[in-house]
Amino acid sequence: MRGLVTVRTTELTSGDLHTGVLDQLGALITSAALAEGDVLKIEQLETRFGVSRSVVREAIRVLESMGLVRSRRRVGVTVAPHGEWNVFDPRIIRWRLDGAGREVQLQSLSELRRGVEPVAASLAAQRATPEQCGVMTGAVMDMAVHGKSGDLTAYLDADVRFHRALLAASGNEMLAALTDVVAEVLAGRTHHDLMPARPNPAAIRLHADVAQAVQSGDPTAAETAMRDIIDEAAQAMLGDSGGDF
Amino acid sequence: MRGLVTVRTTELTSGDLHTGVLDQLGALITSAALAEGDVLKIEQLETRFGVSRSVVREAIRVLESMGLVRSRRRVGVTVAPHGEWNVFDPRIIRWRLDGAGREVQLQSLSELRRGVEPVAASLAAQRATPEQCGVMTGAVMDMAVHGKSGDLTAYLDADVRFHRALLAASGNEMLAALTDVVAEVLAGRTHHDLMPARPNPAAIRLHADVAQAVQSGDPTAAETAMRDIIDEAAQAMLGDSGGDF
DNA sequence: CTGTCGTGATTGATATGACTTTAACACCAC
DNA sequence: GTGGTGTTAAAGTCATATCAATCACGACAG
Repeated sequence: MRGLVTVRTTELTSGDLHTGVLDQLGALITSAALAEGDVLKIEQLETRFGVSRSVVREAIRVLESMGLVRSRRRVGVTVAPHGEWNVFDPRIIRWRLDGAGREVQLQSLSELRRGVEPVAASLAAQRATPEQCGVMTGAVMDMAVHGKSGDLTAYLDADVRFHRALLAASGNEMLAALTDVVAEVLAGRTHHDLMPARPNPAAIRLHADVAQAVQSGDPTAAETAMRDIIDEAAQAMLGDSGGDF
Repeated sequence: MRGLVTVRTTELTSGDLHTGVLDQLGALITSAALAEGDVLKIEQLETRFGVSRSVVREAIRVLESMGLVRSRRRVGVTVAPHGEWNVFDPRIIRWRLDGAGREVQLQSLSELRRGVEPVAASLAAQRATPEQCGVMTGAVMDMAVHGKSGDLTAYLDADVRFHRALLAASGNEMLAALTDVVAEVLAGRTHHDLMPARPNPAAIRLHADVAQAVQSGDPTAAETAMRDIIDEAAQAMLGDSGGDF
């Protein structure tokens, strides 16, 4: 009978109810709308979201497993300090990218990427299959084509394909799991107009260098070329955004 | 009344019931005792663990949020393909380290670390506070002392303290979140007798170099020195384990 | 006045039964 | 065979009852 009284606010998810509650609470916490130490009562949440106890509890459990909240008897559900968050949880990353902390999150991810991708390149040079090499070189060719034509969307797509293949070829599942992170960084750069109107040919060449080094099984060359890619991108973003300097 | 009938097997956790179920199921899945595609029925799990639906459901929800299982109506809870696992989830890492896959997991973590720590060093050189520098240099001194005396346990402790401080000083929460990972790699090396009986003095010097570079605000030097640390460790493990070669 | 102990109130944790929704599967008509 | 349709297993949701922890507060001894 609860559903008749309380209008279910912001029916974001068509699927399971707990997902909706989870998403909303997660977004609130990660956006600091709920600050560390804030206390939630399960009963409040039931009425607030117009769902039953089971649903709220399941959402809370998941939030707890992400380290976002802690649940204690007689006290309630309290928002945990940032230091306890599982900041690698894809949902948390997503919430922060979608919320106010987008810039900060992208900064963190970029720094992480700078460490991860060179290692992935090095490992890929030792482990990549011919198929994976093919995907990479194909992606580089597409980058060249769309870079020349100035189609930034298609360029981004090829770029993501390249990095996805590289991370997969690293043969390390943890590195591979960061594919979405890297893709997000690349996309963020494009969508924030931090890309030059026409991609730097040098960047494309560097991608080709990586592909070449991976294919010929040269870990060191692959690693340094990949580091150059990231440094080049950083340079491009620091310089004028739009010119070809 | 269920509790009177079914003996609660392996009461591993003193705390919440769902944690116990979660741990057991998680360990089973990550150890491949439950393979991809295997199907679990909630009702089965109720009787198997001697707990109520609420408890099972909450555990399943968390497993689902980790990407270990997927729950679908009319079919049950199925073990998800490895590619969907949130391999950065601390619990998953823990389960794998404690289970049969320990070696593989440590290998993944080592490779990840090789990418992460140099970046962390670079960032720390730009952001570390004097206090953090103090902790690092103090840790290096302890490493020197215990290294000379051959007390590997105390050496490990100082080593972990050093790397913990460095990652924290990076000012990047994602890098900082990998502290436990790095600590685990370092500990694994010691506990698997992959350390020389007496730590290489060169390794200690490299740690000092990093601390020095961080303190003087030299990102490049910090990064390369950190890379040297990791390469040295790899060398030491490849070489004879015990001698001073 | 202070500290200890007991007791009640508050809130999460668990158990359970009833009902709803989804979708796999089988059956039937064509 | 192809396609529509009904059956039904299993998860999803709701509501309620009871258990258990623990915090607040007050009584009481010192």
